[in-house]
Amino acid sequence: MPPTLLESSSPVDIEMTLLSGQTFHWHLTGSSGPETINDRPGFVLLHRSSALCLKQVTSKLIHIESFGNPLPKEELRAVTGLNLDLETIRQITSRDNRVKRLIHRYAGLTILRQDPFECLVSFLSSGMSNIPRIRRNLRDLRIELGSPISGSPFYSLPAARVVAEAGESTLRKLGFGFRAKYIARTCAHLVSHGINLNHWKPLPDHDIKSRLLAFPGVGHKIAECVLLFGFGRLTAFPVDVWVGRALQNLWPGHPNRSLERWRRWAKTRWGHTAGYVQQVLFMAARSGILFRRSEKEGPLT
DNA sequence: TTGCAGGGGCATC
DNA sequence: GATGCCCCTGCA
Repeated sequence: MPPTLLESSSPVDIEMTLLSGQTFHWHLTGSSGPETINDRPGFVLLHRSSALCLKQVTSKLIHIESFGNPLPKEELRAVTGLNLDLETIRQITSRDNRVKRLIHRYAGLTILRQDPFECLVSFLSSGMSNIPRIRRNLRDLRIELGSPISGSPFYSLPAARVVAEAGESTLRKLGFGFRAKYIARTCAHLVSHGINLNHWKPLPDHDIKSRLLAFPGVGHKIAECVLLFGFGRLTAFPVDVWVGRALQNLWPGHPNRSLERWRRWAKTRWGHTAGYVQQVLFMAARSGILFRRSEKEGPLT
């Protein structure tokens, strides 16, 4: 498929977005890879049976070369997060004074649209783990059970049936640890019930969420992640320990004591832009800019 | 070697 | 809802 240029209506930052922890299916293109443009590194984003080589040309222009299964332009725009009206989202979220400077700081961040099943498997792998390890686990899973993506050295993620047949022991050998059981059982559940998550797309948020919560290993945090990154519901607001720390830091002394309370509070406060705020808070917390040394590392005794 | 924390889930009350 | 327990790995 010939390379194509995609234009965003507002500035985006592909590198910031890919590294923001919403997807684990990316690779930095090495020295043997495509040339970089404007000294910006190139990235490969894996999506279903496609490998997308992304290069930032200008703040609003992305160069894409696809390998494997060609995607229609509109799907490419969604997968790369270029279809969101970021201008409006930033305008609305900036009305909140406490997050305004963070929205500004991470201008360029967008939300990618992932395949719901791939998203579910990804976040089932993420519990009590870290980004390098999650990426390694998923890469190993693709190589072990997935299919080669033609014209590229990459592999697609295996289908639920393949994962279910391989079973928990295979996933354990691949290093998924205690998450192996959850992934294997959830895939087996999908197969035995003949569930195709893509068919859920027309359903309302709460309906999708309650169905996700029925899967073994899926709690509120993972369900909200899949709603946000797999179904594109910006009403979703996954709260992990980092987002929890960010909220506690921005609203010191607030009576919300559990992550569960913060989640409900945030969904009410930010409504249809909650998911975007969440991603900004996550980045801010991870970067450390919200915390003084003493808060992040404990008292210096 | 041991202890513990790391982007959670689940059962129980 | 809040509290323990469970799962596994990497690292100090």
